[in-house]
Amino acid sequence: MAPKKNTQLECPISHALDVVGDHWNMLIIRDLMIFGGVRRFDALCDALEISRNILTERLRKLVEKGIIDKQPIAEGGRRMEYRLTAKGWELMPLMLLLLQWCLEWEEGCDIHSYAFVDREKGEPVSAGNILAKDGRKLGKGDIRMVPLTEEASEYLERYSPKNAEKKSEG
Amino acid sequence: MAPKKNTQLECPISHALDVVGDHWNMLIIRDLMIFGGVRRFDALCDALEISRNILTERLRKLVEKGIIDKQPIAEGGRRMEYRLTAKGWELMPLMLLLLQWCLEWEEGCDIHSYAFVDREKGEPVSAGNILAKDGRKLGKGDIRMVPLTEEASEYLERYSPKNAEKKSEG
DNA sequence: CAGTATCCGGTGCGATACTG
DNA sequence: CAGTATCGCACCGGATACTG
Repeated sequence: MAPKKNTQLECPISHALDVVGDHWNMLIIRDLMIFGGVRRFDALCDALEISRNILTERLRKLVEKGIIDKQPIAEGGRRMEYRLTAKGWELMPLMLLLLQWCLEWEEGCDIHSYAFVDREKGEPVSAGNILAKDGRKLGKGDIRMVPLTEEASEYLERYSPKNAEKKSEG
Repeated sequence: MAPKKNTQLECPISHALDVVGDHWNMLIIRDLMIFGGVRRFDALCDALEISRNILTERLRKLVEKGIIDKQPIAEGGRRMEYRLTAKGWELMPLMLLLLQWCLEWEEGCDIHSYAFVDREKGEPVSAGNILAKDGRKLGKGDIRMVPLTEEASEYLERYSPKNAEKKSEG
């Protein structure tokens, strides 16, 4: 059975996971993005070694979500191709981030099959930078999370370990 | 059946998806990260509405991968808690990115249950910035992908639409 | 509280065959 | 080439009961 997908707390991250939290979705987007070329049904089928029915379903949903577009290659032709939309392209920092994180932290994952470079200088780019409004680069410690709704506050309150510890210590 | 998980092309992104490409993993990490508090088994169970056996398995794998740590709360106690490791914390930019992407692009997802702000000034932070070596902020057009291995070049070659189009036009 | 054990239903996925 | 249709099974995930 599919996971429930709605947590107690309704939050954007859990929504984003409808796309990102799926292996095949991400691989399709990867090939549409980083190899910029794998845009045909059979090519994707071949490259990803994914079953045709599964690919069909994934593509349909991605189109539905506005992440990719499906169009005939030639005007009025029946040969189709898939391309990322603007919304889809906005996932590029995410891909870079995954790449970077994996290379940095996953042992035995020093797979340098490709890289992203600054077009102008040919030097590698860096993703995952968190910036303040004024452009300052921020570290983990410079960031604070704030609950904005009643619901979120309650969530924090209810599951905070402080409460549990107080109770057990009291 | 689980997806095959190894594509024709061995690449770090597909490795990262072992963690990121799973709904439950990400929600667990989310609660460990953004609410900083949901660190107990039963609390996670409750907050995420996840089955106990599923949670057990996910936690075990995340520990195995070095993303979270499991320790007794008190020295020698039997009450356990889970915390992100340094490697796990490095996924914070990813979470911010998901949040930001969803708010910006997913219609009907204007759920502002919480936010991340610059601790110093209280202003919202921005994720997804791609920087050049010298600190210049780069746009999509400023970035180029380069294949580094024979395998990647072949992949590009084989599935490039140019080839297909040449053939069909020739 | 922190799991483990068991059971069972639904479905994701791969494989294959077929269509225009 | 770009799918659709079908089939079968492994396995995921939810529910529940049990343990120390």
